[in-house]
Amino acid sequence: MARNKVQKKSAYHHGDLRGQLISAARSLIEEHGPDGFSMSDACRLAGVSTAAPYRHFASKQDLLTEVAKDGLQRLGVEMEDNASEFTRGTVDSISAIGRAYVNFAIREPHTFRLMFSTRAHSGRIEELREVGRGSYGVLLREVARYTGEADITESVIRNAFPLWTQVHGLSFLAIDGKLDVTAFPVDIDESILIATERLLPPGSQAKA
Amino acid sequence: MARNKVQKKSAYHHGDLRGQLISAARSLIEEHGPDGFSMSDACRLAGVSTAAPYRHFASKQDLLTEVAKDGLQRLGVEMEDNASEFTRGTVDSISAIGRAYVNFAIREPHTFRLMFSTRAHSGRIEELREVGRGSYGVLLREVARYTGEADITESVIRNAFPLWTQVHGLSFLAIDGKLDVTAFPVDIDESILIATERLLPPGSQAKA
DNA sequence: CCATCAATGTGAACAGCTCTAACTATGTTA
DNA sequence: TAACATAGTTAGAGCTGTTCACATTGATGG
Repeated sequence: MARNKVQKKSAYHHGDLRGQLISAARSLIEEHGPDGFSMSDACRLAGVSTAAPYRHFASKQDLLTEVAKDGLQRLGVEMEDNASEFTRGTVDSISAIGRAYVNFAIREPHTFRLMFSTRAHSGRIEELREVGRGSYGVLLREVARYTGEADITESVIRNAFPLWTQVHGLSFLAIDGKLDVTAFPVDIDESILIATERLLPPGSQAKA
Repeated sequence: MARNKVQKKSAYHHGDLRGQLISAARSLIEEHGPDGFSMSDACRLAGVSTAAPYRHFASKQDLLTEVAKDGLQRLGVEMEDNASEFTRGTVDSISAIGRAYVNFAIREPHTFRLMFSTRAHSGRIEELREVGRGSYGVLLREVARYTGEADITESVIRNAFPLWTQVHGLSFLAIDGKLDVTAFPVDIDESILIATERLLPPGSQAKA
């Protein structure tokens, strides 16, 4: 009868149901996919009735949007962390960002898909875009360092976008099992490095 | 009472329920997204009871897999058609394939997503991969013409894969509304052309 | 210290979903 | 024409997300 979590004030009021539902959603989604995830499951996992979540989220979609936002934020942090392990503004630091991106997708494929499936978050897309822009900024700043520009100019964006496109595509192909459709499977890290070299304006520290 | 389709033999036996369900699914998916699509809706649209589809498809997923297979096949045809409008084995013909790819994604975003979301088709992935390989072959053969190789060698694949990755990523970014996250929106055709030039081994008709 | 109020839980119920079981109508073939 | 396979039906089980009225609690002001 008594709830066997950490000591509760009441066992009726839950403490942090909101946060607990988000993390329950996260793990359930990664286990069974976003379609295999049900509000009821999350409730069972959190030990509350199926009506409880609606004090914290307007709908199931609303909860999923929260999971997506959280994912975008964590992705940005990991990109920055990975880049910081190399000399800034180099092919190495830029492709490190790419590896962080693809690794995230492989580690949390369902969350990754959720982060970018705009349709699933109708009504809160702008909110999500804002978080996404924050993470994209990590790449933009790194490319600016590479080309030696102080601000995020149009040229920086034009140079960065193909890189994003490439790792984004690689991520989806990876999580959808398309890296070995031929007899010669793709090496992810090598693939990122080569593409970075080819897509970036030639010459280290070039002006574009 | 009488069904107001084309003349029926019986109005009980339906004629081509299987085909009609697939095309109903296609249009419903494109209208409301794959999650907004319900078996019941498809039945209403086809004018049969909700139990009828299960004579033709093992499950809802099974029907969706059929839609995905159909999509992959049509994509391949469109790639080939687009390429054939240019001198074969050139940057032009190769980027024409890329445009066909991205255009398909934009025209049928939900079907496109379905075609690649492996998880949704568990149990029939190999079947789907086979159709996908057929379409991928269009690109592989075109790259082989470009590099002047007679067969689909490892080098051909290594040259083609980054191109696939690029248009695949561009497709997803496009359908998820990410082409204008910055103040400088992306021009799709130009983006494909530039990426093709940079990712392909340098020099027309080079050997790799 | 108590009354009140907002916040956050509950249980019951609804409509809609996928899918199954048993039954029925039809087309084909011996 | 009898028998059989094919392809529909209705009824219903067991899910789901969501809402409703109600219950419990923590915090606040008298």
